[in-house]
Amino acid sequence: MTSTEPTHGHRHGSGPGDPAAPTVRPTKQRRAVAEALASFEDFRSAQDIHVQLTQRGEKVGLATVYRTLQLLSDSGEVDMLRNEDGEALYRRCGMPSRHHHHLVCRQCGATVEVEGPAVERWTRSIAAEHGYDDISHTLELFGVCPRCVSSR
Amino acid sequence: MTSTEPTHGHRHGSGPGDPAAPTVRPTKQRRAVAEALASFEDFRSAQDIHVQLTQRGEKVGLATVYRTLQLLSDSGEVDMLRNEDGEALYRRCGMPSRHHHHLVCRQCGATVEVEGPAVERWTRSIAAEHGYDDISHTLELFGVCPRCVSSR
DNA sequence: TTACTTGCAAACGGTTTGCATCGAG
DNA sequence: CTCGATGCAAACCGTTTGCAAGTAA
Repeated sequence: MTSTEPTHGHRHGSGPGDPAAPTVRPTKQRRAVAEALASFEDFRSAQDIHVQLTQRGEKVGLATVYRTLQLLSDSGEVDMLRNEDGEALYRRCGMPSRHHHHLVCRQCGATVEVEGPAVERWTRSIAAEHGYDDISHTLELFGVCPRCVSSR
Repeated sequence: MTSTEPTHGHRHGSGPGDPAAPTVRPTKQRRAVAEALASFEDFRSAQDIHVQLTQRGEKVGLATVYRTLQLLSDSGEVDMLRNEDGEALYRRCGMPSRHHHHLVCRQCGATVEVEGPAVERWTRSIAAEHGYDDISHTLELFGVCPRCVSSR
């Protein structure tokens, strides 16, 4: 799978039964990134998170933030999507084990996780109809949330 | 609209009745880019197109290719989508006037344009349900096309 | 001590821009 | 003649990487 939707990779850091898996160490900076992530309700860029961390007084290198986000994203603990400019945005995942999509506010980023069984079915049938195999898909909704609508 | 789906902008270059619209000139290089685009069946990056142009002996600057693609994309004559790495990919649009999505082969790029009225409806209802306004969405399907499936 | 981690700065790769020159109308 | 278009090189910007120093286990 060439991953074209928010990350739900579901590999785990390292099962004890995993032969050649590097040990993932819970360091101070990884905890810091996770906390910063937890403090946000919406999708943020790696750089945003780095700024947040810096303001809190946590000294974490930007590269480490990138590396950690990648890690969390791969493990399915955070969702990643790309905005229209192609930048990666991250957000703690509300339903890590379930396939889902997002309804994101264009103005403030407020996000709702949504599921659409019908869409998933449609996806599969379209693919089958054209003989395509091994299907994955991107699906994100963008709009203006109630709060932002009322304040304009 | 913050555009989150293949471009269907439908502005026109410049209506004669348009007051402050710059004249869009049909130059040699713009024609060249359009032709290169026409020669492809699938989504290609700006750089790919530039290479193609160069190989054909057309001397067009990379910047011009980018500028032209942006132009064509804005006018709805070409579709643009981003691959998982966030790079922009372009393809001549088969149904410029209709809202649609794509089923793209991960291996060879072969693309089918598809419509999904049900999905569009679902999108709107989900948005309404959560009070979101002014909705747009991204939806692309990726898989392996019949030809590539059989040759592996 | 042995890996894995981090920070920093340099490298990257796609895309955009400033500016002098070119060319379509 | 004018104003948009082009080419080139430099600037941008998000992201990745090499490497020496730091730190869990």
